[in-house]
Amino acid sequence: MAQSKSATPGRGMLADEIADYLSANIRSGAFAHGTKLPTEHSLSEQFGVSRTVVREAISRIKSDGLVTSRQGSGVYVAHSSTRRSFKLGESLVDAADVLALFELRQPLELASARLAAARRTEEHLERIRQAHAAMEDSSDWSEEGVIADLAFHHEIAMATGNGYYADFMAFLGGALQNTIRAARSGSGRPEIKKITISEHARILAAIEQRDPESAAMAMSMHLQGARERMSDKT
Amino acid sequence: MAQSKSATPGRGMLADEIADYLSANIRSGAFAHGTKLPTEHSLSEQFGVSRTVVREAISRIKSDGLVTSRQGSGVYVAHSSTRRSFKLGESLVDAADVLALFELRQPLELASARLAAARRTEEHLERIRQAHAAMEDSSDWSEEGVIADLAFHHEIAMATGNGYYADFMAFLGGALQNTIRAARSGSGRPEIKKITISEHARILAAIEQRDPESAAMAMSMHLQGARERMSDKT
DNA sequence: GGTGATAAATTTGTTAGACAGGTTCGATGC
DNA sequence: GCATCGAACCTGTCTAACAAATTTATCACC
Repeated sequence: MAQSKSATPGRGMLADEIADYLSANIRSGAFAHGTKLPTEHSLSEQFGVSRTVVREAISRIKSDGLVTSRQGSGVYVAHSSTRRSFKLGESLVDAADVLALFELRQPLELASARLAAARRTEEHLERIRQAHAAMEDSSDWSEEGVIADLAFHHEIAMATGNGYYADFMAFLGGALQNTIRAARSGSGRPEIKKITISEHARILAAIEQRDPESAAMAMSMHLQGARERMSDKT
Repeated sequence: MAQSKSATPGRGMLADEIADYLSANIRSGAFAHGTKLPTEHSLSEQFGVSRTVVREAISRIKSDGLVTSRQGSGVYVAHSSTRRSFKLGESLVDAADVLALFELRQPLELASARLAAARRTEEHLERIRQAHAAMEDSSDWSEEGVIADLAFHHEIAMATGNGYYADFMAFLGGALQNTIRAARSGSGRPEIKKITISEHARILAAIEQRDPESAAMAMSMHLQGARERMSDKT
């Protein structure tokens, strides 16, 4: 970034790059917890940027819990137990990356279905039904269909009554949204929609019947089917 | 924050508060995706702060993927699929909160053990063994013991060969660290260390034997035991 | 009235300087 | 050695200016 006095290509923002640099060094252990970062002034000299840019970068990693600052003293690397942010890269890199994220999501989707079957209220159930109906009604399988599909999963996570499931599953769904969309836009086969909807219907039925194990099983089969259908594309 | 020209009590930093305000409004849907935030200038007037503080706040939510900015145009609320950050609160609020996070962690720990048993290398196994030995050697059950315990779980997640497991499980472990420490400092019973270590040994043995189902079962029993031991304290 | 080019206004990105508030360190006195 | 004070240092905030990019308004021409 010392090469240019304005926004550089790539990530674009100087503050972005400095935050990434600092974050990567902290996460890699290059700065042990408790150690003091270089001062804003020396960082601005090191990177050849203004103090404002350094402050914006530090503000970012501060909000992630990676560092704490003490006015008059300095900025210190925080202990890993204070980290409050789990971050994904800007986009999923390749097919292996997608599968790895699916692999993380899978046990959570099963548990989500299980808990939803155990705990859902009539209200939760109505919302799951509506999400299911929206999926049936979706005219564009790659756009509305993807959103409706993720909404179905999200309503199930909401029915767990555990806010962490609701939030984290929504987060994972968002991260996978474009991947799922791309996979579907390449698959013109109309029976895929039908299969997916019938798989969802099985999950919904198990949740209606308050049967956790059936819900988890139906979800497991759905995800396996979805993975296979997606693999057929790669 | 218009009440004071310096850092305010509570969260302390003006940029913190504005970032939280904006973030909360975006997450709640008050600003639909694609909509343009007020300009930096008008936000600085609205909150009675300098443009620098507003920029620091926006820099934060930008790095979370909540907004994107276009020079000369404005700052726009991003689509939820671009979010790249999953955040926890600064600390776990109460026992119910802790249980909810344990509930999220549980299926992941089981899957982690399963995958580790299936995929571990000799190197992974050696590191798991070392983490296990460190736990046996720990003289302070509430300090070193907690760190060694979490390290054991972390090495298992590393043995999945899936970076998302390694990262997210470390993140969850970090978030629970202080809670586990507090729970242990109140329990002076020496047999708890012994039980925990023997539960870990069962997990380790299953991973050694490349037996995914035994590993998951041993992990399940360990987590249930840990939850009960922790509930005895509350 | 419509279109295209240009200028002006607007907005984000960055730099620089100043001041406020808090911390650390060194010097001094007891 | 300990307590106090002042200076130096460092983060938090504010202000002003300029650079770069975008949007809007104006003008000339058809």
